[in-house]
Amino acid sequence: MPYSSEHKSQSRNRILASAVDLFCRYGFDQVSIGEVMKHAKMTHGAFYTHFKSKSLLYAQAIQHAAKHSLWNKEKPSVLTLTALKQLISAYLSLPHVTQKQASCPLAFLATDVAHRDEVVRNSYAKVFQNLAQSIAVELKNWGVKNAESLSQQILTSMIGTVSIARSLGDETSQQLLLDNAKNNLFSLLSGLSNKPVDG
Amino acid sequence: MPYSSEHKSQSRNRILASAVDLFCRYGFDQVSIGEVMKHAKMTHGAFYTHFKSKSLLYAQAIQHAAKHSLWNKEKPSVLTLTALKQLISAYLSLPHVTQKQASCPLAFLATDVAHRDEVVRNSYAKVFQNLAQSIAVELKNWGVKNAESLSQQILTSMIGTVSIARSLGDETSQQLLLDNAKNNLFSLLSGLSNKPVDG
DNA sequence: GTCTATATGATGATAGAC
DNA sequence: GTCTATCATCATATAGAC
Repeated sequence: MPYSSEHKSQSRNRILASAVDLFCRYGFDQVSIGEVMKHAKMTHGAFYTHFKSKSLLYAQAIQHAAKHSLWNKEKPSVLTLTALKQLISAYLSLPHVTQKQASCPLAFLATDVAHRDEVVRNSYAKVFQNLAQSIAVELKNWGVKNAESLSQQILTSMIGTVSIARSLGDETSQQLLLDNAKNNLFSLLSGLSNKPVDG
Repeated sequence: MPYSSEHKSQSRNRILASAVDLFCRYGFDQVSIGEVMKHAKMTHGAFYTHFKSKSLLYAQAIQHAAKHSLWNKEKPSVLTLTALKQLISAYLSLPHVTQKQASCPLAFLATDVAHRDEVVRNSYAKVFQNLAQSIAVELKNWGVKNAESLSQQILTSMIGTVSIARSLGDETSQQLLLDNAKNNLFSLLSGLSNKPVDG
């Protein structure tokens, strides 16, 4: 066999990483399959041995991005308040918004996904719900009562803020929006150590 | 003159309304100029006497949507807490998310705008900042100290929630997300009547 | 101002050589 | 499995008749 299945798997991962990067940066419609493949050091025609369509690539790319996200890679086994605050700070930062670091597909593709087929939307929803559930589990460990609700609130605030910040353009407005959201989240979280929530 | 300038203005408004509707529903890239014109009861070729390019139509459409938004049309001259809560309820509702009522471009085009040229991004930013400022003015009238900050928090929460809800697909998840955000905003606002903010 | 017709280019996807 | 070459389609934008 001239090509090992490991080789195929590596090519596939290169395509997925390329797709995540380009889709987040320029949007799904504005990135062609040819560009994705070029960025992955392959040619246009080779694409279709790995994915049946561009839309299915999108669905897989969202999963790939989630798997390799900061949350899944740097989260300690038990999440402390300090660690969560660090994650929030990194997320609500100018380098994240301006793509100097890995992009979160939940924020960068939020409204884009709404226009795609059900497979893509389900992929997005799965990532969102898994993450919300992961955070809720940690919050429960801290004794938070309405953990699912609070987890959703934290996530929507983070994702919404980054989404909007990207569309504002100038970095001064972006920084103001990010700092404001960070302060609000931090004071929300500080309340947890002082008093029981949902009490 | 066979066509009055009023007629031209009406045609232009039909095109803008059509563009807002279709862009919010399907996304900028997935809507062609031909479709926009067809929806406005005109032909493709007539487009270019009204707008120089599709991108400039986008920038104008965002302004048009803001001008005809629920906020600009139904906001009473002096905003009461009750009226604000009603606006939030309408915004964070399933009919809004599923496009049974007029769509807010800030939420529906949030990540889409980030990939466009500076003219489009400036148009979006202008609408966001104007709205944030309008709300801040009302909050100041209520005696809120950190009015700008709170206004931004309310807006990002609303826009972020609707953006994400649209990508989740199933209406049960959407309703949960919307209700949760509404409750959080309402308790945030309830705090205003009991105690001074930023004190 | 609006129409029909068209120039020009890019895209998603396929066919077949290696 | 990856390549080159190609098909079929659809996009933006323009030209010219009415």
